[in-house]
Amino acid sequence: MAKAPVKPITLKELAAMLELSQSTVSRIINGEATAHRIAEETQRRVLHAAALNGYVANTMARGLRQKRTYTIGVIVPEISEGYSTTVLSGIEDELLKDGFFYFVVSHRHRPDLLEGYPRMMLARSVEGIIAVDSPMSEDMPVPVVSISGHDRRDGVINIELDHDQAAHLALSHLKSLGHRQIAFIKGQEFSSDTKLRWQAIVQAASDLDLQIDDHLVVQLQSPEPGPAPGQEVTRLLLQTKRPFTAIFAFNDVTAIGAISAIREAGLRIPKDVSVLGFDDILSAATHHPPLTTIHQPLRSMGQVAATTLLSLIRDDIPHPRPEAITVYPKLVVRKSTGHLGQYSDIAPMQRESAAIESSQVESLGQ
Amino acid sequence: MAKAPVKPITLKELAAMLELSQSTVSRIINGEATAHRIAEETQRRVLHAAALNGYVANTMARGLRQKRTYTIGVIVPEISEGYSTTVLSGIEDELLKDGFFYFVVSHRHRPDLLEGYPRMMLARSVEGIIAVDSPMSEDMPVPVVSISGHDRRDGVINIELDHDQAAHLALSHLKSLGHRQIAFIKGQEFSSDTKLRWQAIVQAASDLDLQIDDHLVVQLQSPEPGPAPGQEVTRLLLQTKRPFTAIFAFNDVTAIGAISAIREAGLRIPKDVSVLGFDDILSAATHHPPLTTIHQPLRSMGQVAATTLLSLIRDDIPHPRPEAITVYPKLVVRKSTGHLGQYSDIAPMQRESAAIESSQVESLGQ
DNA sequence: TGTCACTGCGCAATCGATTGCGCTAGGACG
DNA sequence: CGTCCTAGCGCAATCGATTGCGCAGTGACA
Repeated sequence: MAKAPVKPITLKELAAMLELSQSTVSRIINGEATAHRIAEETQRRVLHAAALNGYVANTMARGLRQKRTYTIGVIVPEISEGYSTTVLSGIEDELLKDGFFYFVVSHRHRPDLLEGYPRMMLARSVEGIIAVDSPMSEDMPVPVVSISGHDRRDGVINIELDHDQAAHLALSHLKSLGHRQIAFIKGQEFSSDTKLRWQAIVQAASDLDLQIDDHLVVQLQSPEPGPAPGQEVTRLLLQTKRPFTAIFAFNDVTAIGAISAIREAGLRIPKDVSVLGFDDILSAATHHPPLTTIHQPLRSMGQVAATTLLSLIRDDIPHPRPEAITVYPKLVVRKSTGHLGQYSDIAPMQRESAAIESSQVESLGQ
Repeated sequence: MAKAPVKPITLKELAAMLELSQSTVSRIINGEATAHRIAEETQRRVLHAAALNGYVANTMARGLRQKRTYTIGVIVPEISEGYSTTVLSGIEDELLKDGFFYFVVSHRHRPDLLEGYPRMMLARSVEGIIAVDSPMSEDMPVPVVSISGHDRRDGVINIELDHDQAAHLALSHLKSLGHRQIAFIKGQEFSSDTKLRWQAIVQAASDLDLQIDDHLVVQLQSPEPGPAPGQEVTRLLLQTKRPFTAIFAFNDVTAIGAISAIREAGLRIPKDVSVLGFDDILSAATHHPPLTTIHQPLRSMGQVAATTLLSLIRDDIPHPRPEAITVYPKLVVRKSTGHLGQYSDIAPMQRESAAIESSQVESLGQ
């Protein structure tokens, strides 16, 4: 026997049965009673009746009037495993704590959606937007926090990783293992980190006296998510027969693809080729071999983004506002990188470094 | 030179610039033009201007009038795990096509949240709820579709996998490879598939003349996501020294944990022990070795859930309504299962001492 | 010229809550 | 007795879109 879904009572009805005006009832319900000098006794009556009738304000009517919805929009490239979802879980944490809900949309790099979704979210009166690795085409009428976005734009605060440090950690690690011929897989053109990261790598290489061989630099092409694009470009790289002893991938998923391609070619990880990933997604630790990678604090980036956005919405952040909030990477040494082995086609000056890889794998709770 | 913030244009404004009334514009936009005899020419003008100005109706205002929100709620256990996110992406696909948005909340198995979130969603006037692997405590005043939920309840439609077929596929596969001593890892108590799946396994084993050795059946305990719980119980299993040649894990993540534990013990996959997963999450294919698994069409389960819910909302589904919609599994053979080797049946015994060797435990830091 | 049938579109109420003002009655005060 | 203050509330506009009616103009026809 299904319970009859009760038609919610409206403010007007409630006011009528109390023989009060809607304004008064509304004020009491919203805790603005004292500011309006409503008698204690009246407040009690109203609150009691409201509870008794299970009165809950209609969210849309309220939202329409106040232009507040306690809702924000999150736009991501893909909802799949890895990057976005870890960030999402960080966002959720903070948002729900403050009674905010969020919409998620994924644009899959389609320009029409990149344009349309923000509009649709605005039509739903979101109070702010978090863009994860997604460019925002125009200025928005609400606060925007961008994760791994690098546009300097008014009203937008970027959450970004210290790419210089990341590049330094990565290349020092490879250098200390004796690697000199290092291949690089750059991110797709559309990925907002691609350019900055590459610049950081070039700089770090120069600082560390490492040469970058242009023939060993490839770029992800296919827009599809997953390891396939990484596998694809690594195959091409191997076909050039240009020797390399290590490869620094744009992210872990790409690294996984690269590992597949390298294995296809009959080479071993890390004996013949060391592979270094980026991000430290969950499966990086459980992959075989476990991926050495540059840990990006994705979850806390989501948390920071959320708290920052909430502050912006509350207008809690004094001007001038920061353009960016920097978070820091960590090197997580696992098993996909190793000392330069003797099987490499070219083993230049095999350094018997005493620096045995003794680093503990840090247990980095995401 | 900042472009003017894209403050959404309102119907009134649009009507003003067209020198038409709001009613007329509204009717044209909503495709009720012909029913109201609006001149073709006028329609063109309006539509053009609307597109040009990126007009999108304010959802709150429309919802208030029509008493609709075009919003549904999705409740999942965790957000950063292969299962839910794949389902989510399927849900998103269908929902956005129909102009619906969705809220996501994750309860992390906390009873208070399991109770509270649905309420909060209802307060926000969601028009329906999709529960992913999450029990719904009470009758809801809106349609509910439950993925991998198995409560028979009025107003709830379940999307469920054919577990009998899944169990059959799995056990036939293992049997055909020669396995007879098969270990099983059951899901956590709170997982809604656990019970049904196990019943199906028992039945299939019986049909296939396979014995289930109770000593080889373990159950996931720890509620945390990720492979750790699987690794944990597999270690315990190995410590019992009861020989087994194959292990059927509750899901892929668990299988990955199991593989780690098995490797710790010095055993090889699939040479010494075959491992069979479940779900076919993305990383199943890229794991090393690639996981043989029972593919669950997670994405399309999400899609089906969404379209079904939309139909329910539109009241498109005639009574009596189905209690469940069944989807079907597939066996995906990769590299983690293999023929029974000749040493296999005694293998787990041989290396008993190796299990103590904890030097590799670190590889599972996370 | 009056009537009628269309064509093409507008008026204004409505959804439910919020909110800037303002109003009234009663008592204090001089 | 007139003025002022204060406590306690109510009026009515507003948010943006939808929708039941209704109305003006035009040409045809008798």
